[in-house]
Order: sequence, then C-alpha cells, then structure tokens
Amino acid sequence: MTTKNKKLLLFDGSSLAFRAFFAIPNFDTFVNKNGLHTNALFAFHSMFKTVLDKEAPSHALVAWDAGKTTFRTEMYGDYKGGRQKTPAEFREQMPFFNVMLDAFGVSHYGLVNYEADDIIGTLAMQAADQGFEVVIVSGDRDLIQLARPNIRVDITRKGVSQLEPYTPETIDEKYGITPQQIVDMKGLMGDSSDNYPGVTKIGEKTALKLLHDYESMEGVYDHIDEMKASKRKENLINDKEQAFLSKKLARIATEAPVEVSLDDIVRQDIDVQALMTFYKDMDFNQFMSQLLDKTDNQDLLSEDWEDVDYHYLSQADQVSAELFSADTMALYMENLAKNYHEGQIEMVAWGSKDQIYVADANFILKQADFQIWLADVDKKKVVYDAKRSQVMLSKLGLDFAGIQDDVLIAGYLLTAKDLSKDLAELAHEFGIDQLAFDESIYGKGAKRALPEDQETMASHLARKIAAIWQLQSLTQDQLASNEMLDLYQDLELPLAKVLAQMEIQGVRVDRKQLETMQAEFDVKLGELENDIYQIAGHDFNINSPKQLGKVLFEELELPVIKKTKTGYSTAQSVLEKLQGKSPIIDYILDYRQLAKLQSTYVAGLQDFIQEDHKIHTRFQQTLTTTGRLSSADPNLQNIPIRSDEGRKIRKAFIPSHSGWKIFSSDYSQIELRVLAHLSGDDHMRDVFQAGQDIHQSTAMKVYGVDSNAVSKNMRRNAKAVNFGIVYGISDYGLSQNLNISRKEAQSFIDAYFESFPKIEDYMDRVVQEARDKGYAQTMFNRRRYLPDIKAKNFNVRSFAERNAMNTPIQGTAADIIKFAMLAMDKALKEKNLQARMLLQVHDELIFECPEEEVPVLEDLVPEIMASAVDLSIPLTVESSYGDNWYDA
DNA sequence: CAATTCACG
DNA sequence: ACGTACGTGAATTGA
Repeated sequence: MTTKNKKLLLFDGSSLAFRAFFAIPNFDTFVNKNGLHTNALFAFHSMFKTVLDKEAPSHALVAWDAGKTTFRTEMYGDYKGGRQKTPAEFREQMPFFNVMLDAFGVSHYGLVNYEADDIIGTLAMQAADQGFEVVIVSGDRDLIQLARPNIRVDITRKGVSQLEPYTPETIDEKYGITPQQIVDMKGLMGDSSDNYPGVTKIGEKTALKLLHDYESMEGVYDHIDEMKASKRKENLINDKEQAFLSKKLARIATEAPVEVSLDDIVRQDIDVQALMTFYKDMDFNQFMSQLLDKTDNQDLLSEDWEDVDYHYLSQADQVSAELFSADTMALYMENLAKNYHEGQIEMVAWGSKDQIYVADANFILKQADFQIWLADVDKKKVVYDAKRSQVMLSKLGLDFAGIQDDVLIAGYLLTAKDLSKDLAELAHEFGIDQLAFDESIYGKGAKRALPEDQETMASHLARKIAAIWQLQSLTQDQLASNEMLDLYQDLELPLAKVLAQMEIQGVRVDRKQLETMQAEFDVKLGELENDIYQIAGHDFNINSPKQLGKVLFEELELPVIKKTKTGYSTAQSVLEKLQGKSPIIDYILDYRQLAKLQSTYVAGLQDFIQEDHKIHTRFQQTLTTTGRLSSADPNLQNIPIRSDEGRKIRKAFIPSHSGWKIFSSDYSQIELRVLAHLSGDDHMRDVFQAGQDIHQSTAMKVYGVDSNAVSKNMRRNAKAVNFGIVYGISDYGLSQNLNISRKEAQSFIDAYFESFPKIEDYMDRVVQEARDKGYAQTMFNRRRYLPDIKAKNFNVRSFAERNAMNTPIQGTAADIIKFAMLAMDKALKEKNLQARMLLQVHDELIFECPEEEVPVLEDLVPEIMASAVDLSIPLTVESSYGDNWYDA
C-alpha cells in the first residue's frame, strides 16, 4: 500500500465555529427565514469547503469540545475562567454544524473530559505514525505544538478567511524554537484567554530568550542559581509551581482515550440531497445554485421555475405584430463578448411572465415587426443593462426606445455592487436562485463558447426573461422604500442613454502622432536601459520588481526602505528616497515613467483605434462603490497630464471633423465645495463665496497668519490636509503624503479641526450615521453599505470609517456631474448644436464642436454645469478649447 | 491568477 | 500597537 494518498484533515470545530461567529460581526443581516442566525454557519461553511476542496483529504474529522469541564479544570479550577458567556446568537447555531458536516460526509467527534485539541493531538500522532500526511486547522495558536515533519498546522488569520501554515521549519523561523518547546513557552508566559498565569512579568519575548538559553522550563530552573539577582529571577522563583502547572495545562494530550479509529473517519461522498436541504433551511441560496451547477441535479430545482416555457421562433411566418402587443415586456440580447463594441448578438429573448419568445439573432433582428416594436416608445421594455442593449442595437442601425426599467442599474443602486457580469449574479443577490450562471452554460476563459445545442441556450435565455421580470418588481419596491426612485428615474436611467451616445460617438485619435512618439520613446528607453545595465554591471529585466530589487538592495547594497509581502519594494516613493545614493536611481525613475507611457498609452491606445479612426471606450455605470463612472477598454479617464512627457499623448486626441475643436470644462474644487455644503462650515463657505484660494485660506487659518505670511510650504501642507479631509483623514496617510512624521501629521490635523469645528462635527456625524444605519449616503440618497464599520479589527474598522467620510463627498460630486451631463445633453439637442459630448473625467466634461460653436459653449457649458444642482456654495467651472485635447 | 506598479480624478 | 490616505484600469512579471 502506498502512503501517498493517505491524508488526514483535522478540524478544530470549537475554535473555528467560534471564530466564524466573530468573523461576521453584523450577525443581524445573517438570519434565515425562521429567524435563526446563520453568520457562524455561513463563515464556517465557506472556510470548511475551501479547505476541503484544497486539501482533498482521504480522511477527515471535526473535533468538538464535549463540555465545560475537562481534566484541566480538575488540575486548575480557574482554567478558562473569566470567559464571557457564549452569545445566544451563537449557541442557537451549534446544533446545525453537525448537520452540515454529515451532509459533507465528514465525521465529527467530542470526548467527555477532553478538549477538541486533545482529540486532534491524539489522532494526529496516530496518523503520522502510520505514514499519513496530516493537516490540522484551528483558530488557536496553541496547536502549533503539534507540528511535525508530516503534520502541518494551519492557523486562521484575519477572521477565518486566511490560513497561516505552521511547520517545524516555520516555527523555527518565527520563534527560534521547536514545536515541542511551545509548551515551555506557554508555561512561562501564561495564557490570558485560557486564564492560566505563567510567571509574573514574563511575556513572549522573555520566554523565548530563556528557552534559547536553557532549552526547557526544567533547564531554566536547573540553572536558576547561576542567574544574576534580578526582579525576573525573583519572579521565576516565586512562581515556579505556577509555571509548571501552566506548562501542564498548555500541553495537548496525545494519548487521550479517543474511541474512533482512523478507519472510522474515512471521508464519505457528499450527500447532495442533504446538503441542498441544509442550504435551503439556512437560506444559503448562492451555495445552492453552485451545487446545482456542479451536480447537474436540475431535478432539485424548485417551484414553478422547473420549466420556464418558451416559444422558439425560426421562421418568418411565426412572427407577427401580435407577438409584440403587450404594453410591457422584458428584453434580453445575448452577446458573449464582455466588450459589447465587439462580438455580436447571438440570440434574443423577450416576453412577459407567461409568454416568452426566443429566436436566433440573425433571424429576428431582421424582422420588421421586431424592429418596429424596438423603436416604439410606447411599447415599454424592461432590460438588464440598458446601455449595452442600446449600443449593440445602434451598431446594427436599429432604433431603440421605450426603456422603462433597467434591473442592472436598479440592482446597482440597491447594493452598490458590480453585478454587470452576469444576470444570474444580480438575481441571486435578490434571492432568485433558479437561474444558472453564464459560466455553467458557456464555460469560462478560453473555453467560453456557445453551447452545442441551441436548446440549452434558448432555455437559459427564457429563464433570464423570467428573472428580469421578477427582478423588476422586486427592485422597484425596494427603490421606493429606500427613497431612491428619484435617483434611479431622474438620474441613472436617463443617463444610460446619454452614455451610450457618447460611447457610440467615440473620440478620434491620430495614429501617426502616436507612432512618432513610439519611435522616439523606443530610442530613449534603449539609452536608459544601457545606462542602467552599465551601473548594475549586467543585463536584467528592469520591469521585474524582483530582479530590480536584487540589483538595488543586494548587489548595489542600497538601504532597504520598505518591504512588500514578496520582497523589497521598488515603488516610486521608495526610489525617490534613494535618489542621490546611486546614479542608477534617476535612470530607473525615468525608465519607469517612459515604459509606462509607452506600454499603456502610446502603444496600448493604438490597439483600440477602430476603422472609423476613433476610440470607443465603455463607461461603466454600475461598478464603483461611490457612484462615479469608470472607463475601460480603454480607460480614457486616466490619460496622462501630470508630466510634460505624458501630457503630449493628449495631442493625439483630435476632433472628428476638420475645422472642429476640442472643448473642455471642469469644476474647480468640487469635492471641497460639496464638503462645505454638507458640513455647513461658515468659514469655508465664505471663502468659496468670495472666490478666494481655498488652500491659501486654509493655511492662514491653521497657521493663524495673514495672507501675505503664507509660505509656499504652508500652502502645500494645507492643500494636503484638505485632500486628506476629503479622503477621511488619518495621521499615517498624511504623514506618508507629506513625508513627515506621524506626530507632525497629527498636530496638523488637530490644528485643522480646531479651525474648522463644523467639519469635525460633520465627520463624526457621518461615521455615527453609518454605524446606526449600516450605510453612508450622498446628497441624492445614493447609498454605500459599510458592514465593516462595526468590525473589531482596528484596520478593517478604520477603513470603513474613512469610507463613511469620503463616500458622501466623492459620491455627491459624482451625482452632480451626472445631473450636469443630462442637462448638457438636453441643451445641445434643444439648441440644435452640432457639438457632441465625448468624455467625462469625474469633474470634467469634454466635447467636440465646430469652431463657430465655441463661443456658444463657452457660455452654455459653465452655465449648465454650475446650475446642475442647488447648493449653498457656488460651483465654478473653467473652460478651454483647442485643436486637440492637449491644447484644450 | 495574484502581486506590484503607476496613470488619472 | 495596529500599518492605509478615497475612487478607478492596465501592463507586467512570475507562480
């Protein structure tokens, strides 16, 4: 018999279930239909399944503590004393862990008088003796004492989502001791969570030092007389008894009277039916459908979704106006390409609740009745992704009108999540779990393709229509009760059409211009490369942070400023600190900048120039957490401007007609103005109303000096603090930005809040509101949910708090420019202007127009942008124009 | 596919 | 002590 496939997984059920409970602290959002809390079950399930899939053990057991008292309590009455009572929300979930485990085909076991640890220790040693590979998973670091050459101990980190593996090697690296010495360490230092004392004043550092010198606790006491007189020595002597008791308590039993043998814990097959029932009982809809997709157990599908009836149309005589007579119908057009400017519509489905039609796209899109229906504004359509539908039809020259609802946009507003990849993801988010994921129908990656038989796809599309139909009423109800209908109907839904037009319009790019730059950059890059190799003494890949790190920090022995998880950091901020230490640094900085421009922009953009000499980006309307747009394929919201070299790339962006101009208008300081409005800060308002320099006046306030006494440096610092405020300030972040100490940064922040008390009040208020309601919101009721705002972990919680401060500011600014875009679109049409809106870059709108329209836009655009919404602070807009984006 | 880096607001 | 400034997308390396 080979030992190769013998692998035992031992799961510390008690510690992991408890940790799972605290991994999802907002447990009130995890309740099933019977009112049972499910957060611990949910988190435990996620990690358990991940580990089971990853380790694929032949044998597995989940160990539980069997009761409150154990042999350890006999030795020490206060063992694990002082612990808080188990929360009722956790206790009620306990019976269901084993139900889950039974369904997974994994055994579980508890032993009277012993802890889960002892069961694990005993079985681990038995299995290791028999040549098993053993993996132990626990949330309790004490278990690392069990690590051996073929026993690995994985300890959870960050809730339960990550595991840190411990082997004899890693323990040696981290602590410099063997696994067997862990009990000596625990004995000396004690354990506050298990409530045993160890030796007074000895913590981890001291315990390790003593063990390094004397190997074991016995060794320490054998040599106690040789130690110099000290408080520590006294403590060691006084606490000797306690220390040996603690060591005993820390030692995990490896010969507990465990009644199960390795043969008893062979892993069984998953009981699909039992698991489905468990998922259903717990309302774990997402897992249910994953299981369905995996097992092909379509017969487990519930309710009247079992077979969604549809008519498949393939002949002209099957199509008539009658098919399109309903007032409102759902419409879905499948195009497998993520970028809908590419690919083609493969199949179309439409219909209402009880009448669903599906047809091949090639056929139906040519039918007059279908085209008439599409263009009829009075025939309402409910879609998933209006912009996508609009663009695809427009490319075919088909008119599309009467969009009543877009369930993607509605879903995005309700969840602030990106659900644009797959309708099934949106459906599942709203508890509709009878729709398969596209991945299970079309495959993924290179294997993504149309299914072989048409019926599979047709039925999938019919189900999508059913899902859209159901989602419409669900989302409309929720939007109404969240008071988000205005945001949806008056802003996002009409905006989809405007964005579609902008994408279709595209922006013209001069390829020649880019080609010339490319040749120039190639020469410069070649020169820099040579200079760098010369100093390094050999060739290497400068683009590889790993290789570059080796050259800089090992070969050239430059000081290490910062490390990443995988090695030395070679980020720009680090390199800048090394400037002057070696001439190679300046060359690398130049090389980096040029290589970035070359690959991403000069060369990269050329790949997106279409036959019409234009680039058609996609504005993603349902992606960001704050309500901003994003731009992709390619991203036209991050075209270089900050460096002189990079800015020249904008020369390639030109009007699509000769004699036309590029016209650009941007809001100045929109986020700070929004902050002034939302906080009601009098001083800030006065500054903006008087049209003064906000950073200058912030500097005056914070430093308490006159306008003429504000130095360049003072203004720079004030500007950084203003930015920091908008981001949700932290002393650490500000210190990084200004390259000052944290202490100095903190005193800046204190001075700022002293000068602007209303800003501080406002920040406190939004964080408190996020804690109370669970979300932050913009002026126009856009929400961002922040479940981590109550996290125990400082970093996780702080991040959520900064989000709470930043989201209303960034999000309201995003709302404002969206309103401006709608108004601009309307104004251009009403005034019959030829000017076209091309791009939006967060606080900036870019147009192209005939030269004679420039004077019109110079008045119109600022007027419309400034009056897009009503604020207590004036919005100011600056405009410019030129023959290309650079000159504008 | 994750990690690192860097372009923009 | 903790170790991040907010929001994005794309290129590259290397497992």
